[in-house]
Amino acid sequence: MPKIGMEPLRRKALIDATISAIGERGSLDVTMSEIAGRAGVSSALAHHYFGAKDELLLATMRHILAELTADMRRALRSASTARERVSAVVAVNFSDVQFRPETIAAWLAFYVEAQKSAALRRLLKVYARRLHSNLLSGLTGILPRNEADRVAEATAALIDGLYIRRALKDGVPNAATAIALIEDYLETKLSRRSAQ
Amino acid sequence: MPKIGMEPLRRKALIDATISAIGERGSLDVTMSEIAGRAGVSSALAHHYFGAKDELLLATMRHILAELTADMRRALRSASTARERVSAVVAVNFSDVQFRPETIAAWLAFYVEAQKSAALRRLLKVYARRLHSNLLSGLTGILPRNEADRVAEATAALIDGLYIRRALKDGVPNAATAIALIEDYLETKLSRRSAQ
DNA sequence: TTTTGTTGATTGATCCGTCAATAAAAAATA
DNA sequence: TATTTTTTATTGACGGATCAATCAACAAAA
Repeated sequence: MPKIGMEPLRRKALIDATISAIGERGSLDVTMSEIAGRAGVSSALAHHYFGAKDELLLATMRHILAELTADMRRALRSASTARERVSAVVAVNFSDVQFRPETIAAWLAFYVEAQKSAALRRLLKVYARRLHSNLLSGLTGILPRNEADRVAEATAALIDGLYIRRALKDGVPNAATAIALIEDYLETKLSRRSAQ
Repeated sequence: MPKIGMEPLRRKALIDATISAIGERGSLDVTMSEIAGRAGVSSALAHHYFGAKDELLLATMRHILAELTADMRRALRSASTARERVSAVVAVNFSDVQFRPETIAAWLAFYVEAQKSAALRRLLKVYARRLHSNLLSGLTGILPRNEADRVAEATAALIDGLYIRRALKDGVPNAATAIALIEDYLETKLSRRSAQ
């Protein structure tokens, strides 16, 4: 019984279903039928709206990225000092919305898939660059440029590393501990400089 | 034309072929025929020696892990002080043998697969624990126990994070830079404590 | 003649993507 | 207003491709 204006609702439902399916299976090896089933529609409809599976996956990654970007913008707006900006960027990556098992699993899976898909790789590179420049925007106010660059690189690596370890359910158990770890690193790096 | 004693040679060749195939494709989505072809045999032979595909993949991960463990032992043997032991553990992870594109891709792919395969997950957890205790064996000589634990956790996260970023071919470009980044972190962490 | 090495051919399952068909809403036309 | 037509929503069924795993068969060494 077709009601008009279904398209945006179905697209959203299918993308949500994709994330939860990936999260449960822990990889992109989910079938279109599985995803469609979770969204309460047939696989034919998923193809109708997204064309190929690749595009559904791409749209899903775009959605995750867009949410992260929005959260990041919000967090940066409410940070007044350079130091606060750095902490805000870190905190967003471990917020309740971002640091969920499904989202983490999706990130990891997409990282792997990016090695095959050029489109996905481009998306992830854009995110990486944005993360770096966001971190830098805070750090350059405190450290000399080339050292700020290093610290930004290390912080980004720490974030990714803590995501991976969380996916393995080994090592750092929760977001608070993860944040504390990175903040500890930043504190030693920044307080040291400011003390000299 | 069968010659005796082929089994160990074929096993080795198949495992090597698996690593190079995974490295090239960037994921575990490689067919048995592809792997067998690279090893110069038929896919039927691969099944003959390894049974199922899962077991070939598992054997491959075991092989990578065994090599890393051997390298680690060697490096630790030639380190005399606690501080040197820490650096040795870090260095091994970025040695020419370990920090190759194929090996990195394989690691990443296996991390993802571990979410599906319990056997693989067990393997990776063993590795994670060993890495942690190796780092700790050096750090406990310098830092109080609970802080040593934290630093070990952060170092492990940095290693994983730098692997991921290398896989994306973005960020840190080479092993030397990666090592410098981690050593810089360790130096600030350790020199600070020893100065107090 | 038994063991070891090896493969081509085949089977069975999975899964993506397409298509024809159906149904209801909306728009156009009479 | 009544009708036809078009657009939007939706699915079951199916074709075709891929691939893991098996098996029968063959060859050479022991």
